[in-house]
Amino acid sequence: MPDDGKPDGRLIDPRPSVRPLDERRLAVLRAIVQDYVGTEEPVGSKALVERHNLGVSPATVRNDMAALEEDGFIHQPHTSAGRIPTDKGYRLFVDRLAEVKPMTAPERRAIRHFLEGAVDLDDVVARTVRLLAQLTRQVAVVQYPSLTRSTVRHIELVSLTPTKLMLVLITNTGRVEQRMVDCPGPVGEALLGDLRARLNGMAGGCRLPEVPTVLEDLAAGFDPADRSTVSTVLTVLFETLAEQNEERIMLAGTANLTRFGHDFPLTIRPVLEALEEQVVLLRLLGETADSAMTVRIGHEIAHEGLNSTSVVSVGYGSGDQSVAKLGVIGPTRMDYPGTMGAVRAVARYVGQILAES
Amino acid sequence: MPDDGKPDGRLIDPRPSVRPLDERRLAVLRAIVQDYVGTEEPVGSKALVERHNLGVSPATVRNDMAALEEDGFIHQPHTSAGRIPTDKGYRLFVDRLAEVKPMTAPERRAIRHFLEGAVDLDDVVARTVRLLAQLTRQVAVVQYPSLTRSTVRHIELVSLTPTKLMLVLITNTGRVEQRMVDCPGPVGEALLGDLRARLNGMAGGCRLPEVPTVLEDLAAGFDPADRSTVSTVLTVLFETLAEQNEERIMLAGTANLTRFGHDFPLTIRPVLEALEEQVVLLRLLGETADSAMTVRIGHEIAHEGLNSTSVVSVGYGSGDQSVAKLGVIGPTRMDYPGTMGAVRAVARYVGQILAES
DNA sequence: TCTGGCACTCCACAGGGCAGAGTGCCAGAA
DNA sequence: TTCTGGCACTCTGCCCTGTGGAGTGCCAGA
Repeated sequence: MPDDGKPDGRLIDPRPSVRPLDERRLAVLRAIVQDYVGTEEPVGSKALVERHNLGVSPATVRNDMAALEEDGFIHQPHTSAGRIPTDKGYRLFVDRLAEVKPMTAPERRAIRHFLEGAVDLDDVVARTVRLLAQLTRQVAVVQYPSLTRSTVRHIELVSLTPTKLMLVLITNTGRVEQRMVDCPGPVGEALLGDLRARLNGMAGGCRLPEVPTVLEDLAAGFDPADRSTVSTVLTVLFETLAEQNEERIMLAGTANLTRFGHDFPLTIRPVLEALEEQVVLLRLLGETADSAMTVRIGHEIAHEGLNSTSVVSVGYGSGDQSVAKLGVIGPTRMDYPGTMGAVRAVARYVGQILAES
Repeated sequence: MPDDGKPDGRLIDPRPSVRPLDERRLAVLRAIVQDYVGTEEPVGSKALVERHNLGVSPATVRNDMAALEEDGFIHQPHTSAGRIPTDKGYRLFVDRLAEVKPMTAPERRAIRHFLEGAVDLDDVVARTVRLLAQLTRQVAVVQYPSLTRSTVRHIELVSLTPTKLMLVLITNTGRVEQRMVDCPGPVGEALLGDLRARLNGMAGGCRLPEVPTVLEDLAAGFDPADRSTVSTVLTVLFETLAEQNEERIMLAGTANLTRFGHDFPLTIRPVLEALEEQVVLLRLLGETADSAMTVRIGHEIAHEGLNSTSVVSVGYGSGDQSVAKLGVIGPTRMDYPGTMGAVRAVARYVGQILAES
């Protein structure tokens, strides 16, 4: 199962950072993050004490702010402006100050209902990505269930012309891959049937990465005359298995990028460019921890164009193991608790749907 | 073959519009469009005579401009600003003043080379859409070859469990569709083989829309006990054919939207939203004429969010007939001749690639 | 029918002044 | 020792104003 977020928001024993970071100072940071995420404007000491009952005066808060700034958690665009959280500030917030916000019961029902309507794998992924984009009002990314962890449900061979076959691979996640096979000579129906039966007999139910090992010696069992055909087919099959590790990804919610910020012409462009690169997205999701929800903030993301964004991602799977990942990309100034809640919930329900089908 | 653009740029016999629209006035309009597309700024009379040798003075041009404005071809953001073409102005430009700009020989080679590297249909489409986005520096859209015009290459039935089949449909364009079939009772291998053979015998080579007609009476030829299974399979097959008319579309180059204009936060959002709706894109391409290149400008586009864009689209196909469409979406202020040239060229080459494979 | 000249309009931009929000620091209270 | 209220200061954002320039429309003359 995906993860369980952070245990608790309030904290008693802050790991020493630079200075002891007492509780109130952390409360101030939390308040700053919350306000800034809400208003998109630098937040000052006075506004802060008005909106949160911190029990102290603005002056005190100012002292805390100065300390937080010195430690690099917040930052001042210019003298006499309010404060803005830095990447490091968000990091602390996510790690120690925020609780994952669970979805409400009606929300859960809606999610489940929406996903249940899907008719096939494509539809599941398409619905998931749209749903996630809508829930978080950000850009959503969903990876197709990976072949690596799937198992063979069926392998089919179809002769198109005497020397041309089509190889179709069906996995337990409902994914179908097809490839043409040019055989060295004509292939009879008998051989085809025999080969089909043996392929399925030996590889059926196997995890895809194990298939080459399992079928290694298959050709040896055939009449010498047929061996070149058999090994041609095997070669193509193995290629398919290998190639398809480059996986597909689906994207939605790019229109939400327009809510990015005021200055966004410059911000949005590299993000859009990054989003068009499957490779970048795959790497992004690939860096997600297998078991837990991963949050990467601003410059923690390797890709340069995404330095002003954060990524919340998590694995999902049909059983107890994750077969693929999904996530959300938004401005560093995002509602982390809410986003994490939505991501976690969606991942769980997709997992369930996949397990049922 | 797609189309051949407009016969000639210069024109002799302008269809009467409101007033006779003499040649010089049209030259002025052409110049305005060209300059505005280049600079993105309203163009004035003085700059116009400096950059194009129109052979007359600014004052004269001003008179022509006044006339063009009265006829609705150009428009003035405010007094004492230069002129901007209106949708109607672009329309006239495209219809009568512009020639499609052919690609240069190296460009053609590059296109062909790039597309030839594709390994399967998905890859062809993916490469095409990226190429088109890059060539035009705009948003590119490519529709997958439609099932409607394709023919059946093979139909495969695979038994997964005693009562569960998988139906796989392979078309001549290389597309593969699969569906699960829940049968009313167990299905023997003999029946399966018989059914498979008859399906392929009767429907093989047929255009997809004709398949239901061709197979209408198939069930009657079977043992009464098997008829319900056969008709279940047929139902699913027909559903697949019908459903798959909702076609897939691929998109690229959204980052180019950032070059839209200065004010674009407001402009870009509805466009991004529209681009995420498959339905909208399908309708957009659907309105493309079958035989010729279609250009729709600004408010000529039904979808409201796209009222400040233009769409250049054309059909492409593996033979003499178009099986799908592709196009480009950009600001009304786009380089029409260049865009049209690129669209036409890419469509031709994809057609060729598809025909060869 | 075209041209040169002229008066006029309006935007874009820079500069100055002002209000407001926010800060840092300090001395005094708890 | 820690918090608080007060105070002087800084800086942005906004409004207002004035100016330069680009562009126009119109008219009289070639």
